[in-house]
Amino acid sequence: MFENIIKNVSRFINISTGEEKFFTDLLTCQTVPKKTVLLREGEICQFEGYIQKGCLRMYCLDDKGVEVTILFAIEDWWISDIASFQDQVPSKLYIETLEDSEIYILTPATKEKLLQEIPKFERVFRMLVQRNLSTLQNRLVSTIARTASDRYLEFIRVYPTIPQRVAQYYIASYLGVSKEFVSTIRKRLASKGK
Amino acid sequence: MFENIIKNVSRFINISTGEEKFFTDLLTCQTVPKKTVLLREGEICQFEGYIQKGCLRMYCLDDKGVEVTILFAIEDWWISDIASFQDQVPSKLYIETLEDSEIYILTPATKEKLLQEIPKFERVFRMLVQRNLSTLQNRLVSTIARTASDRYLEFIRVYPTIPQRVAQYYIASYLGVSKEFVSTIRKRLASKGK
DNA sequence: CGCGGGTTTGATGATGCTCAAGCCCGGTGG
DNA sequence: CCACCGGGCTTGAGCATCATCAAACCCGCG
Repeated sequence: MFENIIKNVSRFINISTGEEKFFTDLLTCQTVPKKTVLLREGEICQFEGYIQKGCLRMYCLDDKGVEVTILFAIEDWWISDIASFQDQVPSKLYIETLEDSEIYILTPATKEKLLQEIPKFERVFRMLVQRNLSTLQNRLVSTIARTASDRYLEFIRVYPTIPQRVAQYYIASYLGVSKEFVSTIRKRLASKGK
Repeated sequence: MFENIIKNVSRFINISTGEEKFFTDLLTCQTVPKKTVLLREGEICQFEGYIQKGCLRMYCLDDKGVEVTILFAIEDWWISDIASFQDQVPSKLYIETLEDSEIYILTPATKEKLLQEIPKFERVFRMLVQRNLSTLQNRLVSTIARTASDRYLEFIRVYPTIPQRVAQYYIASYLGVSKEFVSTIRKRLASKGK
């Protein structure tokens, strides 16, 4: 049941069998149907979730109310609005499932307990945030410096399974282009040899 | 001498006078002239620095070798390539001074000592990374969803002192537009009232 | 006085948006 | 079994934004 998440945190720290149990006992498993909104703007994020199964996305609304997708998250990823979760302040983000999903949840209380009991988990969460930061830095540079077409190719290269799982207009809102333009990009790529 | 940095970390944790001393004893002060490169691509980042005085920027090169500014950092900011610093892997980034600067430096060794001796500093660094992450998220959304003109206005609103301190083409490379276009943006804003 | 880094200006063209229409396809009800 | 419906994808015309290139300009400084 918990092999995946154990393997996930074991990339950063070594944990004993006893610690494993303490950790997994703190988790609550949540089964969430497709198209469920887990967090919306103005709410305070009460979870930090590990995705055992499924697909979610995090997004926000721009000035004109248009959705901008911050990230897609699939199996073996963590998802949360960490700023809202940490400081218990209202979020500016939305998190929703795109498929039926199973998520292991830490709440502020259980995360606190975990860090009290096994302080080396600090390292896990710091690494997760840092990894996030690096990814986001790369994406910013990509967004600034490359054409939409290049970003599309990069996306399907780095996340080859996601285009098969989510609607194309979500990818558009991730790449920062209109859904129509993703369509023309695909057409051009298809004609130009593949 | 160390009032500023003490005040900075005190936003996140309370520290005793003894802890203050332990902390500041670990810092080495570095005086760096303008236009000095502190980190370049391929090197391993050996510092996490608090800026006591001066102005720096972090940037990387895109596919075509064009500079993309990731951030400007002035008094009371921290700067490092945290991914390279943490994992001791080669950096993809550059960090350079734009003015004569004074920086308080933690090395991997002294940071390690600090966290061993006063574990609550874990919190400080986690908060710094998280704050970075939120800022970067906002900027990504801005870059995707707003026009260059809006981003320029946002920039001078959020960082009013920076345009006075750095050349305009650095700001262009931060906003993700050509230096010429920043010029036309300014002209338009100047004519349209304001 | 001339030099050099930084900024401005203008012409031309690519990139990507908006709007409007049509298409494809799976699901649902008659 | 078929007709219809609706969500998602495609297509195309016209337009805004922004890049590129080349030239001129500004100003502090040796």
